[in-house]
This record gives sequence, structure tokens and C-alpha cells, in this order.
Amino acid sequence: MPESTPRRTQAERRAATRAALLEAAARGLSSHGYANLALERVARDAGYSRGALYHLFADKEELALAVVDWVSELWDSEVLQPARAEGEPLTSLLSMARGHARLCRHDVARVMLTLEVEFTGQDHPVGSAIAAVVEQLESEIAELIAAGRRNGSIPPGPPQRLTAAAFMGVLESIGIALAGQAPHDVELMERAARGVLGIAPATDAGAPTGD
Amino acid sequence: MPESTPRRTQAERRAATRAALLEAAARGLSSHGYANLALERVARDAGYSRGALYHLFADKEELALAVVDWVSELWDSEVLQPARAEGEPLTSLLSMARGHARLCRHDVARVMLTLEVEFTGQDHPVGSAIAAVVEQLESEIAELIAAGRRNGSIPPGPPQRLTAAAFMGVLESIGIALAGQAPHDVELMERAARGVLGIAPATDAGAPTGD
DNA sequence: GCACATACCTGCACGCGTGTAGGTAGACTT
DNA sequence: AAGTCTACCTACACGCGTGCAGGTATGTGC
Repeated sequence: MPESTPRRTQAERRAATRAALLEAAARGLSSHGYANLALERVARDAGYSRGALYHLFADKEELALAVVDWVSELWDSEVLQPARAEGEPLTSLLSMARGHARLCRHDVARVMLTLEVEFTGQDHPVGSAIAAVVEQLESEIAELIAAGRRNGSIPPGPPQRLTAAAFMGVLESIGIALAGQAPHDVELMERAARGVLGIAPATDAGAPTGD
Repeated sequence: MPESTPRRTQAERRAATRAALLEAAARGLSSHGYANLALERVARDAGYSRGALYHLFADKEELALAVVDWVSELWDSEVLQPARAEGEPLTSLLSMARGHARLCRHDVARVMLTLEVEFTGQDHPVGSAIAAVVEQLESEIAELIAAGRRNGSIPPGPPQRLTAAAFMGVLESIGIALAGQAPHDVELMERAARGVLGIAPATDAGAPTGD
């Protein structure tokens, strides 16, 4: 939003509008996808007109790529880094699952899923961008799985790449299935994560049983 | 495809073209989504022109609804019915997981995921249609979970509706993650399914370990 | 075999969305 | 304080896709 313009420097204005547009674009992409997203809506949503948008971004594609970049960095700092801080591979993976569950409340994570689904099969720059991000994440996951299998905390199973892909998919799907839910989600996310890894569920006796 | 027209009755022609258009539309929806799907492409893909399409379907919406119906019935006969044939709830659920893994090779299952993602949040007739289908499936899954928990084959856990939603999500995500893969997918699908249900992995010793 | 119905096609009007050009008001330079 | 630069807006041209109307050819009832 352009606020009441209390005498700001140009750089500040630029950064502020850019951020507002990026956030609006992220929300738009998350719920409407790329092709079905009208830039008029994005700009209007952020409190500007399409002119401002085209002044800050070359075209629709560049805007989407910026969003992908932003989301990717968010995921990296909010989920990946904390997970890496854990020493043990399995603990790292479960930490990722919990972190992702938290992130999904801001519906930012939905952007990834939406774009991934929309572009799989095509070869569009935006599609390649999220594909690259996902690929990167899956590599990291695959390595953790390998390490966990080596030190015995994760039992053997299907090939690492496949398992990693499944792990990633589970994170995404459960994330959207439970977006904006009660803290149950963290437990469900962990159960599912353990499942793909082939690990027996944590011995929880006090879990709620019905609905 | 219109074939070399070896003297067919009108009903036959109608049915044949309708089927061809439906299949092409399903493929199109699966890879391009609804909004981004050009009917010219669909018709051309099926070997006809847009005129034929508008002759058999009132508009784009009706076509999409027909596809949803078709896919829903396919899922029902190929996955749900066999699963229901099993007596035990847990066995039924795992059967569903395996059946879905098989179906995903025909990329028909992708249609559901694509449309679901595209329309969540909107209130478009097509969105409501797949939402209804998914809702129906989740109900069925929830009941199976409840039954399994009652007879002790499935341990207690988060509320049934949530668990069912997660189960469904896992089916979809793993389905697309492994579309067109080797038979590993069935095992991975089962592991993940067991995971959301909170069940210890099957004691498999002979599974491949690396990639 | 003639009139009719139906499968299917081509051409047109309209809406919507992107990208661009030209204009205004506020910020930086000297 | 005058000139320039930049954030931002409005207005237009263009492409693309949907839906419809009018046409041809092929099956169907009498």
C-alpha cells in the first residue's frame, strides 16, 4: 500500500512498492497460478496500477521469477537452515517437515506447489525456475536420506532420489491439505515424513483418537 | 481420430468423437489446466475442429465437467471398488494406495490434482465438481480409518478428517512424483500410506537400498 | 428417392489481458 | 531555484481465445 507518503526517499519508495507488488504477486500466483493471473489484479491488490508494475519489472515472466526467488529464499532461511543446524540426518529431515508445516500457514508454500503443477511438462522459464528449486531441495533431502541410511537411523528402501521426491511431495501435499489448521498438522506432517522414510511411528500414547 | 469413415451409424460417430474429445480434453486439462487450455488445441488433438466440440458440448465448462465425471468414474471402478472388495479396513486403504499408483501411469490421476490446485479458493462450477469428488473420497477414507481404529489394525492419531485429507494428499503427490516410474512406486506409495496412518513399516529386508 | 435431421466445418464479433507510449508529480543535483 | 531524473499513471494497439452463425456433407424415416 502506498501509505500517506510521509516524505520518503526514492529508493525507499521503490523498495516498498516492489515488496508490495511481490507479495501481491505471490498471493495471486498461489491462488490463481501463472497463466490465469491478471497483472491488473496484482497491481490493484498492492495498491498500484499496472504502470508501476511494468516500471519495476520488465514483464510478467520477470515478476514471477522474482516471486520464485523470494519464496525460495524464504524456504531456505525458515526451513532449510534450521534443519541443517541439527546434526543428525533424520532429525534434520523431521525438522524440515515441521518447519514446512509452519510455513504453510502463510500460504507462501502453496506458490511452489501451484507453479510446479502448472508447469510440469512445459518448458517455460518460470517452470524451469521452480523445477530448479525443487531439484535443489530434493538433492539436499536425498543426501540426508543417504547419510541417515549410512548411520542406521533410516532403514533401507527405494532409491534415494525417488524417496526424496516422495518426501518432497508429501511435504507439499500435506502442507496444502492442512493449510491454516490447528497444531495437529505438525504431528501429521511428522507421521507422514516418517512413513516415506520407512520409520516406525514415534510411540505416542496420548494422541487424540477421533474427531 | 475420425478414421477413414467406413460407413458408421450416427450414434456410433457421435460416441466415437465424443470419446476422442473427452480423452484429448483430459490430457489437455492434465497438462495445461482449465484456464490455460485452448479448445482449438483439444479439438485439433482429437482430430476435429472446434465446431465439433461446440456441437457435442455446450461450452468449455460442460466439457471440463464431463472430464471430471469420467475421471471420477474411472477412479471409482479401478481403485475404489477393488479396495471395497477387501474385507479389512487397513487392507482396503493399502489397496487404494496401490491402485492409485497404478492409475497414475495413465496420467489420468493428474487431472484431479491439476484442477484441484487450480480451483481451490475460487468458486467455479468445475472447482466445485472436483471438490465434491475429493470430498467423497475423503469421506470414504475417513470411514475406513475409523473402522480400522475400532478393530485395532490402525493406531489412534490426529482426527480422522485430517488424516484422511493427508492420506489423499499423499496419494496425489506421490502419484505425480512417480508418474511413469518403475514398480518401486507401489512400495513407496505403501510406505507413505502406512506413514500417515501411523503404522510401522512392513518388515521388508530385501528392499533395494541405494541408487 | 425426397425431405429432414444431424455431424462437422469455416468465418466473425466480442472480451480480456499483455505490453508500450506519452504524460504528471514528486525527489535529487548544483 | 532551475533542470533533470524517476516513480507512477492513463490510454492505446495487438494477440488470443471463446462462443455463435451460417454453410456443407452424410446418415435416416417415409
